[in-house]
Amino acid sequence: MTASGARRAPVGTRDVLYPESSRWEAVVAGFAATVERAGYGLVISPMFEDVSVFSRGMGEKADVVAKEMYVFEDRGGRSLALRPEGTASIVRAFVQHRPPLPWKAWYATAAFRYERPQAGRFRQHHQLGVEVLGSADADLDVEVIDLAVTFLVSVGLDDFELRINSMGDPVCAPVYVETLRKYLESRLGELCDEHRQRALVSPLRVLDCKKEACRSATAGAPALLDVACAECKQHFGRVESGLRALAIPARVDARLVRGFDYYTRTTFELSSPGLDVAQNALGGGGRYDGLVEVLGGPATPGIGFGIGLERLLLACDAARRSAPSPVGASGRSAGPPPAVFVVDVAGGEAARDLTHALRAARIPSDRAFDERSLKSQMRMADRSGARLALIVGADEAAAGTVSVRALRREGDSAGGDDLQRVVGRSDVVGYVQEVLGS
RNA sequence: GUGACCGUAGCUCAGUUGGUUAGAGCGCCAGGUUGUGGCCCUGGAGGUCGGGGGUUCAAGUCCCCUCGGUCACCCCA
Repeated sequence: MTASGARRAPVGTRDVLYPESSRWEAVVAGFAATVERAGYGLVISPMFEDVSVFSRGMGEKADVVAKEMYVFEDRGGRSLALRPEGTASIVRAFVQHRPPLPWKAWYATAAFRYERPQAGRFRQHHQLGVEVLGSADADLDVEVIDLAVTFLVSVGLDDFELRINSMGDPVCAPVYVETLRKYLESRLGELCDEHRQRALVSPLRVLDCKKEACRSATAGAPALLDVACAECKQHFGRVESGLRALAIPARVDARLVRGFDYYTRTTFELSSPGLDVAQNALGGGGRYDGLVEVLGGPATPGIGFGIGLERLLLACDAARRSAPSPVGASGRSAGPPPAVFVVDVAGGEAARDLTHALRAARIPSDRAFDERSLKSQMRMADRSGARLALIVGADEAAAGTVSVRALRREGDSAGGDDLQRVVGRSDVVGYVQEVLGS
């Protein structure tokens, strides 16, 4: 609660502590399962790159590049940047290693952008994504979108909206931009204050302006698909029919304009209408057939998507599905509940040896430290969520035995005499295995 | 970068028109039961009232600045 800097995480960042962190693990594991089933391999690339990887890839004038990157100079004078998104790094890795095509990669990484934080937006956020390099097939677009959708469904989120659009290619995109510019030129007066200035510089941006003025002014604006070249139209048509064949509901949205320069042809965005905050885009992606060349590689088509982990979790909460639920709900301690808690009031040696032996036998176990009282240790055993307490007092220590006590969980009856029994030290691990197994 | 609202124990909050040593619940620790957890009872620890400056006999309460939080714009995940 104190505001001084050194005591808290930097602005826009957060710590994810235990029960919550287990949800993250579960979501990442679910993502890995979904995409690995489709042949995607995990790629771990550096968290920072030469700035040019991002500035050239995403476009110098993209807001993210122009004013949101964490740029720094290292001790050797190199100009580096913390990654603001996932795609450019993966493409750079592709250019460097030139793996066999098609190259299917997935990643789970932090991304950094210097922005004012708000609901669902952080300076460090986390993305799960895939990239495929080496195929221009529209069926691949369908596969990639299918994976994103399948993943959302797998975490229990079925209340989302998929919007798709095409950005055209180097042939028809410029034609479209010019067409749109002319359309806007005749309606400058109708636009919002901000876009009245910039409409002619970046016409596309006007399309996704939220202000009513811009929205009505562009309601009848030409769509890229109206003026797209035959190849792009055909490509888009195949993506649409592919999605339809897989029963993936998608809405064609001519206003969908994604922020990075590298997109060509198919773009898509997944949003959560149920998320009652301004930032409800869960993820998005698209094709980037020119990016590899921009980053110094051979002409190679590519496509991918990224999904924001924080927003995904927010959406799950909003949908009242705790989706991947915290694993340790039963315990109240700082970590995952053990199966066994060793209570030792005879010096601690038994606790030391027993936890070691139990863990060697793959039985999760914990203990108290600092020679706490019996009462205190029993309370810790109870709160840990363990099913059994192994009690070693003076008597047991002298006799070479352990008292194994069943910790009654909620819903148990008053309990009888079979709650506790004495077992020889050398038989304890086997006995515990037996009890836990039944 | 812009704007609005908000900062009192680990957490959720109370704190009357500015007025003695700042409170509660939960959590934590200990004891009640000198070998037994949960429930209950009792006690305890824990607060630079975000920080700095100002007004005042007196500031957690009022004013300014600053830092932080939250939400929104911009843009995006």
